[in-house]
This record gives sequence, C-alpha cells and structure tokens, in this order.
Amino acid sequence: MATATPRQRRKDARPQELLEAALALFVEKGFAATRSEEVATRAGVAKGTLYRYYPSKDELFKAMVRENLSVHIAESVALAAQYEGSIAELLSQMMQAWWAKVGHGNAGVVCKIMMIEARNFPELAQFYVDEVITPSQNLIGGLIQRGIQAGEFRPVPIEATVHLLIAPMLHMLLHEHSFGEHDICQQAMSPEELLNAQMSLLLHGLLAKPA
Amino acid sequence: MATATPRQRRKDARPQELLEAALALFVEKGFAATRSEEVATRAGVAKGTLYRYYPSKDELFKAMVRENLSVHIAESVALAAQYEGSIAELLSQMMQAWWAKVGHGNAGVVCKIMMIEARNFPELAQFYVDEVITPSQNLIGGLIQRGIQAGEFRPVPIEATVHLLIAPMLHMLLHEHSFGEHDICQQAMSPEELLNAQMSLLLHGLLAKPA
Amino acid sequence: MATATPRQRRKDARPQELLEAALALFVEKGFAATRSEEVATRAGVAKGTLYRYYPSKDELFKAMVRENLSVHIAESVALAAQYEGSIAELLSQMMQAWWAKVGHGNAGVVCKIMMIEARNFPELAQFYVDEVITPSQNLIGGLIQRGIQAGEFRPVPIEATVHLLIAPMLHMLLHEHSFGEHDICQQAMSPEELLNAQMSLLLHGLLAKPA
Amino acid sequence: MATATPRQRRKDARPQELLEAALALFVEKGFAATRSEEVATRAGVAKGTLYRYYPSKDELFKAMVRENLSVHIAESVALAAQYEGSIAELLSQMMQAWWAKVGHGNAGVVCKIMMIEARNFPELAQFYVDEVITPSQNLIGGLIQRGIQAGEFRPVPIEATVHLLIAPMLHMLLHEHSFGEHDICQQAMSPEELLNAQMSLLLHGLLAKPA
DNA sequence: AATGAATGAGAGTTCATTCAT
DNA sequence: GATGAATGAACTCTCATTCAT
Repeated sequence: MATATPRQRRKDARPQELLEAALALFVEKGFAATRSEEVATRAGVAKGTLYRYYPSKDELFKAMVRENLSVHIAESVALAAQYEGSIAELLSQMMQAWWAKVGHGNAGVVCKIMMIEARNFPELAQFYVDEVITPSQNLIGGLIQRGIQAGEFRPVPIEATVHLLIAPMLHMLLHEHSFGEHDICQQAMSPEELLNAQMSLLLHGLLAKPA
Repeated sequence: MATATPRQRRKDARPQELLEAALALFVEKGFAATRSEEVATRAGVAKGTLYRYYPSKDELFKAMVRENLSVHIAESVALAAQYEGSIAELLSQMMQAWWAKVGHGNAGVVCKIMMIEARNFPELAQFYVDEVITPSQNLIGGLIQRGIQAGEFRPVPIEATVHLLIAPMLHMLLHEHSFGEHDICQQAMSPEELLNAQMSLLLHGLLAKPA
Repeated sequence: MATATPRQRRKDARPQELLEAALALFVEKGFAATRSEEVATRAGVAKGTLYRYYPSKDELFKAMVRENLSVHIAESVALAAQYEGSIAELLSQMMQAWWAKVGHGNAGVVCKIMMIEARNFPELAQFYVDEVITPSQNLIGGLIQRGIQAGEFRPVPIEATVHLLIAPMLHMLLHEHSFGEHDICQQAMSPEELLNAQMSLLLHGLLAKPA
Repeated sequence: MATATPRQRRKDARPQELLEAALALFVEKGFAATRSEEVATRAGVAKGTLYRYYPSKDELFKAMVRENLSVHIAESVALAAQYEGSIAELLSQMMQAWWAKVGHGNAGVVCKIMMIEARNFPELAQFYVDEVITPSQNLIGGLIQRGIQAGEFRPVPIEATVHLLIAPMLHMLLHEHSFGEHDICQQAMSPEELLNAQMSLLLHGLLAKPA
C-alpha cells in the first residue's frame, strides 16, 4: 500500500490552496489588480508553480469561480423538496440558511466577483447564469407558485416576487463587502436581523390596512 | 461682454468630454481594462492632453465618479419636500423617476463601478457613502417615518424597509449590466413593470390573509 | 513649409535603425537568442519604443527580412537584358556582382537567417521562395537557355546547371559566416578568386580529354 | 559471462535514445524551440532523467552533434583507398553514397543544425571543422590531386574544385529542409538525378567547344 | 496649449534546472 | 536510478506617464 509522501500530500492540496489564495486576493483587490505571483506567494509556492496547476491567470479565475459555485443550490433544492410546513416559513429558513452558508463566508463574495468580471468572461457568465442564477430563480419561483396554489399567498406575479426576495440578500452582500468599512449606519443591525425584518415586512406588506 | 472663441469654448468643454468618454469606457470595459489613451481618443484629444486636465488615471476616475453622482439626490429631496399625496404613491413615483433618470442611463452604472472599485479608492468610497448612500437612505427613511406617523404605514422597522425598497432597483441595475446578455428570463418583463409589481407587492404583502 | 524637428527626423529614421539593429543581432546570435531589448538598445532607444514601430518580435523579424530582400534581383535582370557579349562572360559577371553586393555585405546573411527560420515563419518562407529563389532561378535558367540556343553551351539540363551555379556562392556565404573563424583553410583563397576559379572550371569541365 | 538484465540493457541504451530524440526534435523545431522535456518524453523518460545523462541542454546538443558526425568520413576514406577505377567514377560514387547515407536521412540535417548554431557553440564549431569539414576536403582534394597526377583531370585548382563538388550537395540538403514545402520547382527532379546531372556537367564543362 | 514619441517599471508566462521522494 | 514537483531567472509585451516640440 503506497503511503503518500509529504510532497505528494502537498501536491494534492495545491489546487485547493491556490484557489483559496486566488479567492482571497481577487476579493480583496479585484482580478486585474492581483498579480499572479501574489496568488502563488499567498499559497506558499513560487510563481512558476502556479502555472503547473492553472495554465493562465484567466483559467485560475475561472477555476476559482466554478469551485465556489458548484455547491449550494442542490442543498436548497433538497431542503425545499422535503419540507412540510408553510412556504413562508420555508422561504425564511432558506434565506437565513443561504446567508449563513454563502452570504457570510468567502464563497458569497464570488457572486460579487462574478458580477464584476461577467463582461470579461462571457463563458463564465453564461455558466453562472445557467448553473446558479436560473436554478435559484426556479427554486424560489416554484415555492411561490406552491404557496399561491396552496392558498397561502396571494396570486402575485412570480418573477417580480422572486426578485424581491433575492435582491435584498445580494445587495446586502455586495454593500457590506464594498462599503462595510465606510457605511457606519449599516452596522446598527445584524444582517440576520435585517433579513428577518425584511421577510416579515414582505409577507405582511407595508400598508397599515391592506383592505 | 467677452465672447468666447470657438477654441475657448472647446477648451472649456474638455473636462466634461473627457469625463463622458471615461464613463462610457469604464462602464464598457471596467477601470483596469480601459487605457488612458482610449479615453483621450474617445474624447477627441491626444493622450497627452488628458493629463493636462487630470493628473492621473486615478484622478480621472474619481472626477468621473463625483461628476456623475452629485446630481440626483437633490432633485428627489425637493420632490419629496413639496409632495402632498400618499407616501406610497410618492415612493412609487420616486423609484420610477430614479430608474428613468439614473438606473436606465449610463449614469446608473456608476453605482456598479463605484461598488467594484470601492476597495481600491477608499476616499471615494467614503465620499459615495456620505454623499449618495446615506442621503438616499435618509430620504427614503424619512418618508417611511412620515408614512408611519401619518398612519399610512404599519410601524415597520425603518432601516430594513429602506433596504427592501432600494435593493431591488440596484440589483436590477447590476444584474442587467452584468448578465443582461446571458440571462434570457430577465427579458420577459420590463424593468419598469417589474419595479411596479414589486412596489405593489411590498405594499400589500405576500400573504393571502394578512391576519 | 514645415521644417522637420530633430524629433521628427529621428522618428522617421527609427524603423530603419531598428531594422539594422535587428539584422546585426539576428545575424550575430540568431533570432531566438536575441532579446527584444537588445535590439532596442542597439538602435539607441528604450524597450518600449521598439513596440511603437513593430508590434512583436516576429513582425520585426519579418520586416527585417523583407527590407533586405526586396532589392537585388531587379538589378540583375536589367543587367542580363541589355547584355550583348557571351553568356559565359555574363554569368561570370553576375556572380561576381552578386557576391560584391549581396554576399559580401550584411544583406547576404539574410539568406542564412531566412534559411534558418524558414520553418518557423512559413509565410515568410513562401515570400522568399516566390520573390527571391524562383526569380533567381528563372533568371539564371533563362541565360543558360540562351547560351544553349546560341550554340555557346552544350544542351545541358537547365535545372541542374542552375543549381551548380548558385550553390557554390550560397555555400560560401553560409560557410564563411558560420565557420569563418574556425576554418583556416578557407582563408587561403579570396571568395572572388574562388568564384572565378569555379566558374572557369565549370565552363571547361574537369576532364582532361572531354572525349 | 554476465548477462545484462532488461533494465540494464534499457539503461545502456538511454544515451542513444536521448540523442536520437534530441536529433529528431532539433531537426524539426530547432535547438531553441525544443524544450528539454520534449526530448525526454520522446525518449520515453522523465525530464529529470535526461539530466542524469547530460548535464545541460547545451551538452545534450553537443553530444548529439558529435554522435552524428563521427561516422561517415572513415568509410569514405576506406572506399577511396582501395578503389581502382577512374577518379571521376569514384567521386560520383562517393557523392551518391554520401547522399544516400547522410544527406537523405536525418543525420544529414545535423550539418544544417551545426551551421545554424556554430556561432553559439564555438568549440563545437571547431570540432566540426576539424573532424568533418577538413577531413572531407582533404579526402576530396586528395582524389582530385590523384586524378590530375594520373592525367585524368586537367591541372585545376584543388580548393576551388573541392568546393564545387561539395557545395551542390550541401545546398540541396539545406534547401530541401528549409524550403522543401514551399519551393515547388525543386520537386521536378530527384536529388539523385540532380547530383548525377551536376557531376556529369562538372566533368565535361558547360561550353560547347572546350577546344 | 496640444501633441504623440519615448520611456521603463511591471505583469504574465516559459522553461532549464534542481532535488526530495 | 528515476521521477516530476518546484523553482526563479529571463523574456516578451503593455501602458501610465513624461516632455521635447
């Protein structure tokens, strides 16, 4: 039985390490402003080593994005499928869960990066639309539909509602990441509380007498 | 009365023209991917001339952002001050107006650019927070407050509601600009319709029986 | 009447100067072993300046080759057309002339460079074949034909004879340039004498009694 | 009697295999454009293994050249020594033999490679001059001398005649390798025919009445 | 004031060579 | 001995910025 040498072990971990370093730096400084060598150094290797694993800076970027996006939709789909309670409750839980897993951590910032670089990486943008955006919208949209059919929700337009659910989370993410240090007001309420309040507000409406 | 020569007039228009060229190109290709010379050429001058008006690419960027942000808040404030009808109606009108004036045109994309480059231009980010974000939030927040005090709105948390009003617009803007070409679903409903539907939805809430 | 400024004058001369520097260095060290910056430095400019005139090292190479090849065939054709004496004499003169103008100077070494890099620059190779090799062969071949028809030459095969006339000159050129410093024997006889002797030999044949 | 294990046998063959791989690749792409790893891969070993046999790419090159040059002179010398017939016939046979063995195969292209890299490998150039060029010239020159003394040849200048015999073969070799794909004319006559025609031409001369 | 030729620091990428396994 | 992961010097090319004209 072949035991992995330290070197082998390091080699196996390299792609991950490089991707993590890339994520951190692209997040911090943007794609263009990050030098290849920085990524390598941050991953603890020399410049040339990076190119053993990713043939170019562009490919590194793409790999990093794909790596960080391939995950979370499936989980949410599973959660939704087996859920029994009210749709409102489910939606609320899903948003909280997404924020906890994606929005909060580094992975969520990939959404920002993806948005920023969409124009420069068209194939990647398409991939993102097909693999993340569209499935997400379908998931949420399907739940709204279920809620309407079950009589829980009013017969609202699906598409607009989906947007109204998704936008605040993403906006919070982007805003936090871009202006978190400068926007002091934002820091009064925790994102979780904010999301909760928004959900509640959305469910019951703003008007005093919805007649 | 001194009459300006054509030359003089041209010279006076230069900063504006350069800023417009910069906006167009930064929007199209991003800050890093836009070369100084491109901006100059697009503005109809030579590379060196650009540097007579803005001492560096960074300064050009900052000027461009400031130029495009200093405008629209004031108008909205004025509109809000003299308004007499229902707050719900006012909010709806303001959002439509903002979309028509800012969101629709190139000017709106400056929000995206600002977001992207916030980390690389901290003073500019602070400026943006102080001059755009905070005033906007105060404006909207004040209106919500007025609505609550007038009994038009339920006593909702101000901050969360502000977010819920602003986020969909900005998200639409960003999404459109980043993925407009790739996301086919988006094209089903016009932004204006979408905003309307969202506003209505937000006012009345999602639930069928608001208890 | 606009007088050219020193700067303008320098600018006009740049392409030539760069091409000359490139020729010298490519001759001396080969294409691959010559760094772009060396060419620039030798031409008295900075690295970046080179790229204002030639968009890549490859293009610089191609320009250099074309520059140095476009000349000499035409002259020989003219010489041949108006000649009255014996073909043997004409051939002899042409070879001497070619050696003096092309073979001797830097221009001739382009033939070597072209040969070396033919595989790496297929279009250029085709250009060389079409513009230099084939015309040369046609020129010499036509003269042989004239000689045969005039009864001056035996009815020899044209193609082989052309080769037999051209090869020694080119070989001398290549040999000189590659091994000139190492091959001492070569230095006993001057190239001009050698060419003369070869011509004479070729005319009269090697055999003592030509049957 | 110690029998070599398969492994041992393989190891013993390594240098040869590496040299062959190097030859093929240097011929195909040139020295500079061939990566060390390619040579190793082509020889069926890993990159590092190459360096166990040749301490650098340069040394590999030198070994390859030496390997491919050390052979054929001796054979020709032997052939010449024991020959009885006419010198003209012998020369003709030798040229045909050289073309068949050297010129035709890959081995001959080493002459081209040697020429190309002569400037970058001075010691190798000296070796080539001493071990190949000079002996060849001496061999041919000696035969010419014999022919003259035997009355078979006219009292021609030795050196020039040697050149006139060698140049066409080498030139054919170089030309074929460099422009074979682009020069269509060349393909009309086979190299063997061409050599024959040239030899005949050289023996009898070009002039109709050598009187 | 305007130009655009010139600059050179800096970035991405390659590849000969080393050395731990 | 063989391997191939790792290295980093070296190279091509870009582009913000300067400055002579």
